[in-house]
Amino acid sequence: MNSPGLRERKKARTRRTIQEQALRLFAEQGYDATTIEQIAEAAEISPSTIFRYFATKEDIVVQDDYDPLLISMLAEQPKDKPPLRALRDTFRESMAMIPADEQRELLARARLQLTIPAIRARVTQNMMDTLGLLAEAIAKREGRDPADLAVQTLTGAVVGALIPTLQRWVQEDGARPLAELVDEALALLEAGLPI
Amino acid sequence: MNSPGLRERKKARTRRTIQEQALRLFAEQGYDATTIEQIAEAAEISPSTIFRYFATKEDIVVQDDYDPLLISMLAEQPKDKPPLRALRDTFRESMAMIPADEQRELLARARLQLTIPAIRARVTQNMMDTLGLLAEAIAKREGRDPADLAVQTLTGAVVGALIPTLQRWVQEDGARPLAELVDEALALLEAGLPI
DNA sequence: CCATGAATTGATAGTAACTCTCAAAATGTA
DNA sequence: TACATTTTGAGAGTTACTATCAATTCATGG
Repeated sequence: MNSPGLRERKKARTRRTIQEQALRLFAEQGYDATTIEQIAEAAEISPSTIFRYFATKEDIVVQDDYDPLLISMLAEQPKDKPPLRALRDTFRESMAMIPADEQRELLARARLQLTIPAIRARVTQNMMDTLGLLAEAIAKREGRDPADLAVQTLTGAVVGALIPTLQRWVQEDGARPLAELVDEALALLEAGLPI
Repeated sequence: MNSPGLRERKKARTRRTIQEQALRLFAEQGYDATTIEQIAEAAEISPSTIFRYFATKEDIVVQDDYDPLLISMLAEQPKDKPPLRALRDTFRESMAMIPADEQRELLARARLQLTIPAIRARVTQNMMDTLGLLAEAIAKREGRDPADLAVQTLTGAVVGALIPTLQRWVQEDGARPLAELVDEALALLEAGLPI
C-alpha cells in the first residue's frame, strides 16, 4: 500500500529521463542552443509535459535537494558541538556521503550553474532556501529565534564562504573531493578568517 | 573636451528615465503585469531601444554599480587595519554616504530583488561580481593572490553575512539605516560569530 | 474482467521577452 | 554646409512559457 504504484514510478522515471537527456544535450550543443522541443524529442515526450515537471528550463539543471540530507545530518550532530563546528562537520560529511557517479553529475551541473548566466541567475533562490533552512535548524539547536541576528549572520557567512569553494571545485574540474574543499573553507571560517 | 557631450548626457538621461518609469509601473501594476512595451511607451522610446540599454527586463531593476564606490573606499582604508575590519568600515561608510532619496529607491529595488522570483534570480550575478572585485582588492591590499583560499573565504563570508542583512532591511521597511544593520552583522563576523 | 473516476499527457493557440537586420534620424566634425 | 558616426525605430522571427481541452493511461470497486 505504501510502495509506489506504477504511476509514481513512471513519473520519477520521466523526470529522471528529462534531466539526463537535457544534461546530455547541454553538454553536446550548449545550453542556449538546446531547445525545450529538442529535449522533449530526446526524452520522447511532449514539450508541454516538460513544463509539468520543471517550471523553467533552468530548473532542469538547478534542482538540488540535498537540503533534506543536510538538515537531517545537522540534527544528528552532538548538541555540545559549537554551531559553526556542527555546520562544518555536517557539510563535510554530507558531501563525502554522495556516491561517485552522483558527484560527477553534480560537478557537471555546478559547472553549468557557474558558467551559463541564465542558470547562474537561478542559484540565488536555492541558496536563500538553504540559508533559511540552516538558520531554522541552528536556531532550534541553540534555542534561539530563527530571526536572531547572530543565527542569520552565522549561516549567511557559512553559505557565503562556500561560494568560492564551489567555484574552486569546478575550476580544478573536481580534482579534489568537494568534501575536502568545503572542510578547508569552513575551517578557515572557524579559525576567525585569519589573514 | 572631457565634459560629457550632448550625446552622453542624453544617453544617461534616457537610461535614467527607463529605470524611473519601470520602477513606477512595477510598483503600480506589479512586475509581471508590466510589459516592456508599456515601459517603452511611458519612457517615450521604442521597445528596441530599451534592450539597447538593458539586456533583460530584470536588469532594469538589478543594475547596481555601487561597486566602484565600494572599491575606491576600500582602497582608502588605512593599510594597518586588519582586512575584515577594513571591509566592515568600508561597507558602513559607503552605505552611510548614499543620499536619502537614493536610499529610498535602493530600498524599493531591494524589495523587488527579494520578492519577485525572476529578479531575485538575477542577484547571483551581481553578488559574484562584487565578490570577485572585493577579493581582488583585498588580495592586493594584503599582498596575496586573488585566488588565495583565505582571501576568497573571507570575502565570501562577508558577502554571505550581508544577505540576511538586506532581508532584514527590507523586512523592517528601512526603519533603521542600512549602514547600521550592515555594521552590526559584520561586527558579529569580526567577533568570530559568537553564539 | 470490466466500468467508472481520476490523474497524466498531448495538441493547439496565444503571450511576451528577446534577437537580428536595416533604414531613418540625430549628433559630432571638418 | 557636407560628411561620417552614432543612435534610434520598425519589422519580422525565435523561443520560453501559459492556458485550455480533449485523449490517453492508470487505479479501483464490483
